[in-house]
Amino acid sequence: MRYPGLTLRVLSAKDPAMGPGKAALIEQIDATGSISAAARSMDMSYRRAWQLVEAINLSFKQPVVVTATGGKRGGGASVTEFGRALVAQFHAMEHKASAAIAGDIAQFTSNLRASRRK
Amino acid sequence: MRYPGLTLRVLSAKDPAMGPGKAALIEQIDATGSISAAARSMDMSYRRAWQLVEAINLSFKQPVVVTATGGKRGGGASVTEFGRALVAQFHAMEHKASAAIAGDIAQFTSNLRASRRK
DNA sequence: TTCCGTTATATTTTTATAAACATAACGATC
DNA sequence: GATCGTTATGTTTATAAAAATATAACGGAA
Repeated sequence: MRYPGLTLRVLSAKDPAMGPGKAALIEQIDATGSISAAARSMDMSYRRAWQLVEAINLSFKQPVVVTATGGKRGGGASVTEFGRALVAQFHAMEHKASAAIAGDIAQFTSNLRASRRK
Repeated sequence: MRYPGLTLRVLSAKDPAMGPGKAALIEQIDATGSISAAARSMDMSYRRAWQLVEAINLSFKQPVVVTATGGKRGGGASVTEFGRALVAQFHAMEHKASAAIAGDIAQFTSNLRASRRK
């Protein structure tokens, strides 16, 4: 949900269990089948991606990403059905919240100064 | 908008023009009549509060907080009508977004693990 | 003209976060 | 049992953010 110079963020906390970045990472893991491939595709270090996955799994009662080490392809990671539902719900919340305040956002944005010098 | 372990954040960006912290600061300035008193009441350094005020004023086309130096009481700060309307609209957006996703939040929260070890 | 509490700003120090680097373990396949 | 790409983890370095410290400027009022 991007507006000029603004992003709608639905959930936040000191260490949010879910957010745009984590949702995107989960989606990339689902698409690629591994944490490392997902990290590469997002220009993120493997270590950081792995730490995010660990934090995600610790946040929820059920696992979101399951991993395997070794084997023919070296191992891999996959997203659980619970994880897919979680990401879907997150996006649904983004859309609902965005729609609910679309009018306000438009007016708010009109009050923002155009120039944002570095 | 606080939920167990979560906060609803309506606007976000690399350096958001408005958010829960800035809104609270503006409200404290309005209540106390000075940046320094607001900072004290929020257990924040004056410097940080002043920097936030500067950032806020630079973000919008119209001033949100106006200041005066010197004088009997050393000076002070006040919130413009535009600033008050801005804060009110921010809270309105929080409420609208929160209401729109209340059901999702409840379900989402139920999936969170209770323990969040330090 | 001295005083006061405030605004305004520079400089340094500390702390927290992220990145970078390095390496071990895993296990199916050949 | 050697190989390979991955998961898993420790350690160090660099960067950024925050805090701490210090000080100048302001201008009514006494």
